[in-house]
Amino acid sequence: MDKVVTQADGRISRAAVECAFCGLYGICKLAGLEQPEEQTLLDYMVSRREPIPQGGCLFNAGDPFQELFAVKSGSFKTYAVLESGREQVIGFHFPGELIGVEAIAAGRYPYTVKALESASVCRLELQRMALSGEQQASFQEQLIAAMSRRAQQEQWVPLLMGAQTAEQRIALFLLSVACRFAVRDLPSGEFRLPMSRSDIANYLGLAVETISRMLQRFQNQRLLVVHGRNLRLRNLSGIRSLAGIGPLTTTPMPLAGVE
Amino acid sequence: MDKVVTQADGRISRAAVECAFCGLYGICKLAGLEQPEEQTLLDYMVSRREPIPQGGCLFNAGDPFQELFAVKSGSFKTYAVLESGREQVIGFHFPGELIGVEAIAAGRYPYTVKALESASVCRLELQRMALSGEQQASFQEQLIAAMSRRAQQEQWVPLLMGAQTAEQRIALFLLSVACRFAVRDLPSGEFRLPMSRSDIANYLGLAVETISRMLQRFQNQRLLVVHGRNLRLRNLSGIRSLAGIGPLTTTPMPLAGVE
DNA sequence: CGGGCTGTTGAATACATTCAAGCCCCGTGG
DNA sequence: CCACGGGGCTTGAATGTATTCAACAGCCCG
Repeated sequence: MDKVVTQADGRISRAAVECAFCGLYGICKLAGLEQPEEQTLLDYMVSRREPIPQGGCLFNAGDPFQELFAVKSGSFKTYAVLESGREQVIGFHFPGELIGVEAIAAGRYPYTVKALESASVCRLELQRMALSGEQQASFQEQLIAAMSRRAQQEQWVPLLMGAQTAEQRIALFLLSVACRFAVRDLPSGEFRLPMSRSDIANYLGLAVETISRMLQRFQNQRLLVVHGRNLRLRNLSGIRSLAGIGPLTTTPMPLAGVE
Repeated sequence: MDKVVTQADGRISRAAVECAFCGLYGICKLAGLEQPEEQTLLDYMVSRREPIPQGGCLFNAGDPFQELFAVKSGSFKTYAVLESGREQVIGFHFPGELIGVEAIAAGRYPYTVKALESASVCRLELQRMALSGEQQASFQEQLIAAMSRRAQQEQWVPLLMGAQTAEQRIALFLLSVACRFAVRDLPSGEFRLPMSRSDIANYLGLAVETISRMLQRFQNQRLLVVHGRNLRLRNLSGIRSLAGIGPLTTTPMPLAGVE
């Protein structure tokens, strides 16, 4: 079941989501499959963009909203540069996940999005929605569903915030990542954390050193195996216990079946 | 400009949002105003529910999704009961804000919502959307916009999580509340925190005592005035500086004009 | 009046951060 | 080819901060 591509040197390849598990799938399907001969809709609304190199920006804070993105492969971080000059990581984005929904109403992207590794995205130009005529309704319905799923996913965040110890917080973070991979049918037992320790620290409000120490501790407790940014979760229910959410399920997202 | 209703004993009355600043307004307007003589749509889709007493539940975790809510007056907290038995506060909901969007796609509410004070809500039965025929498109458009605004608002949360000290975190929390009030045209310089200290502590991942101590410290620094749950912000840019986001704007939500 | 709940305050402990040093990997340039 | 240097990551010891434990004040409600 695990689709991990472990290479000779033990490194894990960049993940890419299957279209069937992408946040935009319902929309792609509408545009492409429902009208087999008429590919125009797909071409208008959903298109692939040229790959983005590591460190490349999808857009910057303040840019006018033009399109919604879904990560096809690779990963991103979103961050804001605060007036104080501090850079605050807002979140990470993995294959299949939507980027930019916050900008639909506001008309501007409120943060900057940077590729953590070479990555590719599908994009959806909402402006062209009007062109789709009668399909508009089902199109919008799909978008609403996608945004709702995204909101559901975001529930990990307050859970993370509620953690009282660094141990809890990091355990929860790992679980949230694994869960997000699992939902998209990506390998969730063994994967690569594409972001630096300092990105994680910034995101979680901890010191970089604490991340190192805790991962080390987890490894000593046989809960997981760390090789740089590569991670293998060995004892999921153990990690869950540390995270303070008890061995299984009843959590925001279906943690059941992660392994 | 401040609509604070300060009563004889110094207590601040329960806030209620004007319809024009409600998250469901676009939808209400569509349903009620665009077809002046036909109120049926409004009746079908948007309706007021009987007031909910303090401590009353809007719905429980696991309940099947039936409707979307918007807070009309009062306030709510959402929380999950983890397998470990611990109760984790997920968030708070103030007048004008939407409740339940996470459940649209999943079909079940993933958390429990409890009234922090006697409160009232407007509800929207999404199932009846199909009845609206040609208005469906603009209806969905409004819903998409509402969900986008909500996503934008949620950006406070990662900011809160990124805070490294209790001082920062609490300052950010106060700002986020003030900002959410301001957006709905509710008094944001002087208001009542409807939740207990322990709810705040749980939400922020801090100890109850820390909340007390910090509020006290802020008061000593003349940044604000605390009277139990009533709060008056005296030096907004001071609080912002403590929060680590610099004196003004460029933050997730238009902090400009909070005062 | 007593009990429970919420909130505050004080002292000891535990925890995460900070500061400092060193390692590893990798790309650069001698 | 190897030396150098930088970034990312780890590890150790000292500091500082938040938690914990405990006690108490205020308030609502029975």
